Amino acid sequence: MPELPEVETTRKGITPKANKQVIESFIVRNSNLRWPINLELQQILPGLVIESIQRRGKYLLLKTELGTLLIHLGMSGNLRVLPKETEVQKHDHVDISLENGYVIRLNDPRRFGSVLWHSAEQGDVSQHKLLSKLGPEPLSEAFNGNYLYEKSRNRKIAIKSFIMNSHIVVGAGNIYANESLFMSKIHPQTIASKLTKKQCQLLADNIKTVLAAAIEQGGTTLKDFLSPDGKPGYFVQKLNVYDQAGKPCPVCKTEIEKIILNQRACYFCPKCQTRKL
DNA sequence: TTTATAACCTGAACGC
DNA sequence: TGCGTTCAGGTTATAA
Repeated sequence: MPELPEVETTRKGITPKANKQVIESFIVRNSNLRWPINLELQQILPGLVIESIQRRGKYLLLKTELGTLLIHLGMSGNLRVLPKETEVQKHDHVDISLENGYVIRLNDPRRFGSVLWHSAEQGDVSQHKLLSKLGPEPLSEAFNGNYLYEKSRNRKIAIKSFIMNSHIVVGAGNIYANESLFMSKIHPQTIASKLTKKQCQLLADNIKTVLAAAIEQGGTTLKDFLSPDGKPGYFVQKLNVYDQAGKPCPVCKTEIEKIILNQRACYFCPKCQTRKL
């Protein structure tokens, strides 16, 4: 479910009711996520103030005086702010209950998500093992055509796999990787090092464009994504190739093809996106 | 060091 | 109706 725009939508959604609020309790119903949840948090968190709610890549960072809670939504996670008395549903694994009467509730059927703790004693959260090696934010100035060009030299993997690698750039999940390559007229199987500087420039610009547009519209609705206020995202109407196999390309009417590339579905127009090996 | 593959897990959709 | 198969938005650990 969540790619970067969905995580950003979640961050914006929970901020009004959760930021600067005091944590009353931390309830774990199922600690068995991607990594086990540290149950000591049930003693550590109560009484602490959520000082800020930030995002790094697809991680949500809830900062407190004693440390930062890192929350990743994985493939199927959903974080919502609900009145405390709201009935618990299946797969509601974690509650961060607040003194203001609301609860931040994590629901994650597949449990690929994670809730991790980085204590203040361990230094800045950016030094956390899972954050320290992340590439730049796609919407920052640090991510641009020159960066992409330099990074891709001598890399022999498919460009789609390359841009989906969070150590290169964060936030280009499967939907947006497919869409940005289509917009750039680059075949997803093109060897990364074969891209010209101009193509890298175009691709970087389009990754920014597609992510910014998706954030603007509240994320993509696929199956079950809802923002924390329960509204769906509306970006799905703008998808050109993702999940469009067999349908005509919006530009040239050629049938959109689907292949599997590194275990992930990959959609492209064989005419607009010419292959370069 | 780089790239490919397996793994984590549930549920929906589909074919028989 | 029910059973088996396939696939899904992500990311890491491990193997090659």
